[in-house]
Amino acid sequence: MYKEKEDLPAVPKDYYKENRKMYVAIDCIIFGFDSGNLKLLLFQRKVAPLSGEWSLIGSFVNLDEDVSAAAERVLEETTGLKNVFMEELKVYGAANRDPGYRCISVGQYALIRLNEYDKELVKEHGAAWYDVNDLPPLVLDHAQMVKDALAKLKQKARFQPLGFELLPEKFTIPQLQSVYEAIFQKELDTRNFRKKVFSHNVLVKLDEKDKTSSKRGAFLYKFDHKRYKRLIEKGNDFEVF
Amino acid sequence: MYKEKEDLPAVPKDYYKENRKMYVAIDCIIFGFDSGNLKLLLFQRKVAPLSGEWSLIGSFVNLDEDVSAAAERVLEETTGLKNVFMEELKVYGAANRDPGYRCISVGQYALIRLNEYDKELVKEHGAAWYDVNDLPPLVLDHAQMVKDALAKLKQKARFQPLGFELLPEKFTIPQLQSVYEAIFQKELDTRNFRKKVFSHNVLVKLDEKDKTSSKRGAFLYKFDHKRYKRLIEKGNDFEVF
DNA sequence: GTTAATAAATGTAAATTATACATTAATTTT
DNA sequence: AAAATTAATGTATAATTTACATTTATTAAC
Repeated sequence: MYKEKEDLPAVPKDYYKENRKMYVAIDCIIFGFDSGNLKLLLFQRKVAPLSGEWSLIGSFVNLDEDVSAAAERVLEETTGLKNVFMEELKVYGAANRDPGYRCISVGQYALIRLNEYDKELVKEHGAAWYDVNDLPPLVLDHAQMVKDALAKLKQKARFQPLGFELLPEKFTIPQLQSVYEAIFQKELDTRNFRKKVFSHNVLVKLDEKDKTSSKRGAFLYKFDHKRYKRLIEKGNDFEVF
Repeated sequence: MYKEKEDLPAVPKDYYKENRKMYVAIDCIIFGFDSGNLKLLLFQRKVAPLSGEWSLIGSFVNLDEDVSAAAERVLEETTGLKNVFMEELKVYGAANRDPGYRCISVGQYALIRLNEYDKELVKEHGAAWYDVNDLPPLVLDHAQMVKDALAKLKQKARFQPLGFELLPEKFTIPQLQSVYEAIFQKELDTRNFRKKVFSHNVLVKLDEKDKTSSKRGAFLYKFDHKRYKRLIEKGNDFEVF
């Protein structure tokens, strides 16, 4: 596309003059799920500015770094996790959102399995899990980010199998229902829920039971990613419940 | 939140050193609809770099400007239109997406009514409408942006009344169906389509007919925004067809 | 002014999907 | 052996979606 040297776009000299800079950051809205509730990973600042205040975990985007890579870096640094579900939420780009300097932030929300993250790392970073229904005050526009992320999760989870990202690889149907009840914020009918989730034929029943929450025990299942992929390639809607 | 001066976030000195800068731009994916087809407003560069190449219409975001305001500014500058449907698509943040300098771009897609925009302005800016199914090669990652915007439009139009944004305030049902056929890329059944759109009770039938496309003429309708708002406030799903 | 042409407007029956709802089964603890 | 506990299952009704063909209003042509 750029054949000649003069074809290279010139640095736009009119913009951001006199050493004034535009900063680009990412903030991670990291969700987990435990005992019936959605959890959020927050981080308590240990040093000024804003020492002691709770915040999402974020970072500036390096000049040689993809925006999505910055989010992945932060997620790995604080939880030890790679290759988890993470997606852009939206851009927080109000000129005055950060009173210190001009900084836009790209909100990125992630869904992780609470049985998989590195607890030591989280502790080292001064991070902690909070129930999404019982959050402390957050700095800047972070409370808005959380609110937006919850709304997006609720929306997207209807047609994409996001609930599974919040459970261990092996899970029971009652656990799965519980995740969706937390996401959609309403109770679901057991029989109709099972009918719906089985109807897509993407769950593999294992020969093991989980007995942690009942005497009888509930069978464990796995999500079959290949079968799911085939389904949507055929153009099928995947309405979770 | 910031009670003391030392509470103000420090400019992050470690980032973007030595006068290296991060640029933030927006690019507008502006859709229109005419004679059965979705159209896209493109702009042909008149000067180097990239003279003669087709591009989306964009701009850098000013340091004192909201990201969304930059998009609204560009839209108004090129079409004369304010207060049209415009929404963030996604961030294009690959480190190497622009070979000249580090620049992330926020894609913003807009839906406009082709009977309302300022034709002189568009001409002045060297912009022109293209059928989305017959686009010229575009600079940088702009073709990807268009692809993403079309996919998002297809998705969102299922549950949000976006089709109406592409038609004049007064429109006929055959026109409306034609918009949705263009967005969803498939033919719809006339009787079922009418049943569905009338079922929500958000169309107001007028006493006028549009006779441009048939001898008999088709009745004109208006979209009733208030009734629509009341509907969704009651928590109703609004599946268009 | 009758006829032909054209797109607009309309209804119904069958199939599918969603909803509401209560009992039995497996296992452990006492 | 009985009690307690959660897991697992089916069916009938309502609502929605789908497939499909004819009539209506108007203008243009003869």
